[in-house]
Amino acid sequence: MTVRELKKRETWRLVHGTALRLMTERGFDAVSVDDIVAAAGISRRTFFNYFAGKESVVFDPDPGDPELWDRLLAERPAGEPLWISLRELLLGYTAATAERMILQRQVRAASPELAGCTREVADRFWDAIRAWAPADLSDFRLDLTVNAARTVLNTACPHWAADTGITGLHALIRAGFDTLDWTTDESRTPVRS
Amino acid sequence: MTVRELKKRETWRLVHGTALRLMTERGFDAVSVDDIVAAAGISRRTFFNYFAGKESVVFDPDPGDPELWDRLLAERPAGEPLWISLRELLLGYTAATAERMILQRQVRAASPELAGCTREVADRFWDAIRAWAPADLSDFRLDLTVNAARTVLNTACPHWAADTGITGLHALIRAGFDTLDWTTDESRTPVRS
DNA sequence: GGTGCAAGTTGCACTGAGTGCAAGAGAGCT
DNA sequence: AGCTCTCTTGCACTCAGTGCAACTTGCACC
Repeated sequence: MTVRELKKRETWRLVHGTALRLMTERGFDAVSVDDIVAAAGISRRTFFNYFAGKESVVFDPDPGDPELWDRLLAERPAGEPLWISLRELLLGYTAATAERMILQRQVRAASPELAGCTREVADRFWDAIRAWAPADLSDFRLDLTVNAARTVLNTACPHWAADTGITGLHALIRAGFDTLDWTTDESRTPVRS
Repeated sequence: MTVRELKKRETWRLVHGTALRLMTERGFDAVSVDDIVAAAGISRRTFFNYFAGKESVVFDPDPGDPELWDRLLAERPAGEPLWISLRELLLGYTAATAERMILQRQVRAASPELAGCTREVADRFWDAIRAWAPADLSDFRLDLTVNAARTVLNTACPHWAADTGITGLHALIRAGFDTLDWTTDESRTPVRS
């Protein structure tokens, strides 16, 4: 790890941390890029070297995340059903980045304007999974399965009570994976009265 | 229908149509709001009276859509499983707005910058469904089921081949609903080799 | 038919996001 | 040291989006 890379990570985390702290205090819209760079002590232009936009500072993965993904993906045993793998990957990732998840949760709580933004976890995580997943599925089936897992997380997050910690999120994720694993059992199929 | 409402619809459709036409030609980013208002013959400020932002001009529902939703929702028989209702609602909605779907498809094709934007169909359609759906489900189960249907559509759209027309999209939607209706049957559960 | 009100339109001025460019500071290599 | 490549920075610019105040027009009531 060269000095440059190290400094880059440091700066990334400094700016990221500063921005999310300000946003939990005032809300996303009420914090301008100028506010962030002033508080972080970097120039406006440098901010945009690190982040493609203001939203990216909230949702981009940590520079160390790709290694984490590789580790999590390597841990999955061969022959495991994809749906189960996806569940375990999500549980593993959210456990390893619990502080980040909670921080993002707080930013959302303080920023109703982010309501429509569904990127709960970095898009690139899903790209990595898609690249790793078995190729014997049709593209459509694969996309659908991965997107269903994504939906479980995206649905779980807004239902995640603040006082339950990361285990509260995990319970919702597990429940979501169980629910979407529909059986033909009538009792599990919601029916309109 | 008062004259004011009529004029408003006319203007909405004029601006909407103009914008989408320009965007299919040049792409989303290459069309500025000034371009749109100049071509449509309204003022810049009026554009923002009709649309909350540039993205809204692509994804907002037609002013006549709420009536359509009401009609589609009223057609669903009591006692029908929610999952089936959702499938039929999606098929009905996309059939009734086929030209719009195809137009949006073209805008996307010309605008790679919209790739991350998952609003294939108006958010308010989903809000209407959520409000209509049975209340005896837990919030989480209901959200999850509705979001799963949404995922089917959002996954189907990018896989939708341009030359197949709206029936091509319908085939994908049906396949998606069938796929997500997982059984415990091993043969339908993707397994990593 | 005129009069008053509410709704819609417009121009103007302003904030803030995001980009292209060119110059400067610093890391890394020989 | 000197050379090079990367990163940072300031500057100037475009464009999205908003608040406000003036103007126009549909509409209702007399």
